[in-house]
Amino acid sequence: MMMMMMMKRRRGLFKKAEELSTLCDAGIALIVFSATGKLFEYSSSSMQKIIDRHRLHYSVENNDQLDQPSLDLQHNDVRQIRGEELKELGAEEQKEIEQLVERGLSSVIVMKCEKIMNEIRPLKRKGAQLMEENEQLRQQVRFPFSLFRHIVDIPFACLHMSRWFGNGCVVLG
Amino acid sequence: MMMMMMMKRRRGLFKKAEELSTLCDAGIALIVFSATGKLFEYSSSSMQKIIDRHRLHYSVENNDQLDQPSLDLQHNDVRQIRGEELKELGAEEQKEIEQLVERGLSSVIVMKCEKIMNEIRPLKRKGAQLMEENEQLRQQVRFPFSLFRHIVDIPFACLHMSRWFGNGCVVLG
DNA sequence: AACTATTTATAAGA
DNA sequence: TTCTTATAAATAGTT
Repeated sequence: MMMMMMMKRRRGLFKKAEELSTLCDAGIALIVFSATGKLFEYSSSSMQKIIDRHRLHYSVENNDQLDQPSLDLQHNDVRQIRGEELKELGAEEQKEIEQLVERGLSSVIVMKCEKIMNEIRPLKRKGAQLMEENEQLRQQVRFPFSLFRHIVDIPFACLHMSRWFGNGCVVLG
Repeated sequence: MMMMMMMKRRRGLFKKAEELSTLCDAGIALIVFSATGKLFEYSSSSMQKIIDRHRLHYSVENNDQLDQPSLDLQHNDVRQIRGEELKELGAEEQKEIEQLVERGLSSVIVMKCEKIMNEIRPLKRKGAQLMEENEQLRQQVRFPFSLFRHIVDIPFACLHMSRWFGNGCVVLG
């Protein structure tokens, strides 16, 4: 009974998907796992193409932290796009971009812009922060006492201390 | 006209998908790209989960290795940012895209990605450099003598010096 | 699978 | 756009 209903509705859904794809020239991917784990799928072109295209839309990451390897992942992402997308998705992407460019913005490129902004802004912020911190540390290091850090000759060091702080400190051989 | 029909049918399709998922406890992923490249999607749980499950299905069949786990992307964040940033970048981006389109569409995405990487990589390198430098400076500051930098009581300071370096240095009242 | 009573979807028009 | 409405399609229940 349940089986029957599932089947009818599933067939209906797939039919609707196909109709939409045909009538409206839409790119469609439909994946259905039944409650029993059986897989049914439909895609207007190739499933992988559509999934890749979908992923392309969302290949945006948050990179608030500098020391996470997210950028490397992205680089791999880029390589993957270059390898696969251009050969297989090429025509479809091309078509999409053509159409979107006509209208104004390519959402694909738009996504890439977001990616740029999302990555570069925190990187720059972090960089500025680090440089400031760095300068402060340098000033601390430049402070006279910090000169002692390499001095092994203690009497020499104390001699210098006495120079800076008066005669409260003297050297004994 | 076409727009209207597309919208109605799309809504119908998504509704049917949702119904099937609810009524039959099915796992469903539905991705629709309109002819103009706009993305619509529905998934009963998480899109990525279902796509992963779909891939798993074929990986198991083909006895393939399960390579890289797919990225967990934050769609909502993307959508939120989208409105803000791109209206500013839009015109410039568009111009650039148009130029790229003239040269050959197939490389638009790759070029875009390469550009991103070219901008981000040096920023990240610089950041790493700064962090390393920073850490070295910190260590210099942490070096025992640096403790003296706030010490006004010179005898006390010299007492400590004698502790660290033996009795070569003593305190005179 | 095929039939049928209902519900639902949807295209066209207001 | 949104709201009707007539028609077509989907589907649950049944055989």
